Amino acid sequence: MSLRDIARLAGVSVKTVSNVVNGYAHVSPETRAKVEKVLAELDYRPNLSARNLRRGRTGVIALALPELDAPYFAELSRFVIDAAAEHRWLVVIEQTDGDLDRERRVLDGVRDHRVDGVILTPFAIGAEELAARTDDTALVLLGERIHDGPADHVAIDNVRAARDVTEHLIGLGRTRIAALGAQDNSASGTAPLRLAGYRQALAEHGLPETVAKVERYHRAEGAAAMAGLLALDPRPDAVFCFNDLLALGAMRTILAAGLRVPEDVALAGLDDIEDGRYSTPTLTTVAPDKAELARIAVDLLRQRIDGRPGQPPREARAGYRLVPRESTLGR
Amino acid sequence: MSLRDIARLAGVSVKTVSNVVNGYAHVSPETRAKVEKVLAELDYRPNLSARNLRRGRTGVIALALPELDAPYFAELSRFVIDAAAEHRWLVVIEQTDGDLDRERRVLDGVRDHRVDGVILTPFAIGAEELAARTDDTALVLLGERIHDGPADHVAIDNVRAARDVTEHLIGLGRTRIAALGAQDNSASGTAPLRLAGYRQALAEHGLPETVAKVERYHRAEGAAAMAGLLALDPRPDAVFCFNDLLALGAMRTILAAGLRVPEDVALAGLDDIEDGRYSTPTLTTVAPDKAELARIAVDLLRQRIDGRPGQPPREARAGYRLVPRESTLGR
DNA sequence: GCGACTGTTTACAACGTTGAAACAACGTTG
DNA sequence: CAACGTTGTTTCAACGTTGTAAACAGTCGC
Repeated sequence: MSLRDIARLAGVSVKTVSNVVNGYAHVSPETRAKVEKVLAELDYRPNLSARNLRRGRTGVIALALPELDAPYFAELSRFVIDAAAEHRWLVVIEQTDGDLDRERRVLDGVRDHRVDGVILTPFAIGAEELAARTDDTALVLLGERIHDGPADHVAIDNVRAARDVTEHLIGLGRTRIAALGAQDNSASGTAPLRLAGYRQALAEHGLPETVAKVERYHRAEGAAAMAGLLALDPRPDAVFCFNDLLALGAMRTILAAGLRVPEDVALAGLDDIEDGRYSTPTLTTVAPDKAELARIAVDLLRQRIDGRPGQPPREARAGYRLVPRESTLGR
Repeated sequence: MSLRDIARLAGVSVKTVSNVVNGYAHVSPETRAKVEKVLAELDYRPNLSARNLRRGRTGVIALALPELDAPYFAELSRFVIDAAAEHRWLVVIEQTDGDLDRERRVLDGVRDHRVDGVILTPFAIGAEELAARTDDTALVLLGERIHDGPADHVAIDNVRAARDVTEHLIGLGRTRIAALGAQDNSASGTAPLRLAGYRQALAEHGLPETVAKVERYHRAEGAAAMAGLLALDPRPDAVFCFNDLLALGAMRTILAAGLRVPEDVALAGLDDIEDGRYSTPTLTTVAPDKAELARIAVDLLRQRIDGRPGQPPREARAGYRLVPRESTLGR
């Protein structure tokens, strides 16, 4: 069931069948009908391996992220897959676990001609290394800012989002507002950006900072870091967690300590994962427009792949919304 | 940077280079060294499109599931990707949304020679249709039982797992135990199996049944269905939810109604998603061995792809554990 | 000194597709 | 009516790889 088989049965050349399959204009109606009949009868499907070899494209892109089972990434992946499907691309998912070697290997995948391009959420890999790449991999960075990027990049405005959340907490009348989620192990810049936004807001209102660090953005670390914050005297009356998972872990610690959210400690996160809509209390958060992030990322990648090499990198921004819920209800 | 280039520079034939690249035994040490030097210098990477065309394999498998952003599926995907990586397979993820047409299209993908095989978590597609497939797609069904399966299948023992949970609830002294999660729209059989296990346990102890139906296994539906159960008189004193998401939705409803978990209503789920470990209270559940499920699925698929066609379908079982947590603590 | 064997290397064809170019048949134009 | 353009179709080569078979050199046994 290759073009040859169809051609033989329809009594035309292989190339004519190819022309019909590809919708080439100059094929006579009779020939087209004849060929299409045979195509339908045999339920012909082009061999995409062969087509790819000939065209130099695979029709597959890679989406590389630290961990698929973090809800934020799972939700984002869904949108990326949907956006890619509109360009008839398949998406292979690669998990890096935030590991430098695995991030490097993903970038190498392109050279194997297995994928046409990569959407990467970097964690460990640094700007210098990305800038030093010699190959002309089509690459889009998603969600984590690497400043003065060596590649196309799309994210929300993390500084402003963090400032908005912090101001929301200040607006509740809280004065001892902690930040939970600073990092010093990541080469990528999300945590510093969110920290900067938090600091801006506090500085504007003359309030003191309290910063808790974590290694990874998981519930367990949020829970542990929160225990540390509760041990402070005086303890914080509000906490801005740098993502929702941290916030949900923190919430667990607060409630288990017999304190109330938001009465004793108001709590806000960032990501708008579904869990936060069903926790008790529900979680105030910042909702990045994930569909837009995905659409822009795929679109930048498409332009990279189709366009001429050597174009300068582009920065794009997706929108976000502050979503107040029960965890920061006013008294 | 194709084999030809290497061959020219090393002064040998293309096939000899190919032999070196593929580790063919009968190559003289000197030739091998010479070729490998050039390979390293040019950082040669085989063109996998060409190799695939020649070998008739793509090295890519598809994992098709209803929704990637349901935590259970996200967690499972991670294990499938890891297991596939051990066979040097890439995994493309396809989302079916439980939609019949999309499930069909996934099965078609194999015929495009884009993937070597498919791991499918079916929702809408029925046993008859799968049995009626004409192509010899390598296919493994994961997690949802289609009885007398027309394809390889791996899952946990859903009936026993459901019975274990129900007996755990009975063991707490509860007598009005409801099931939440029956379905009548799904062609696949998980819900009926879990319902059967629930009924077995109740029947053995002579307790009455209460069954709440849902369409999809989401928090929102769990929350809504739980509201219905709370309106009953007398209301249930324990609920077995057919998955953790339903249970978390239900928990939200119970707590919002001013009732306590587990004192007023004990609650158990199934899946062991991470959220349940951090909810307040933490959620009792059944933990399927997801790594084992994934490993078996990938292994069955590998045997399908490598083996002769026409082998009879195989059934495999993965293990599970009951994980009691706060939501079913004894009084 | 001859055939058989082993080890090493090569030429060739093929996987299925498509771009470039060639070609035939036809109508239009000067 | 010759030159030209258009339409429809075909031939050819190539994408980069690998299986098959064959060529070649050297060694062994008799």
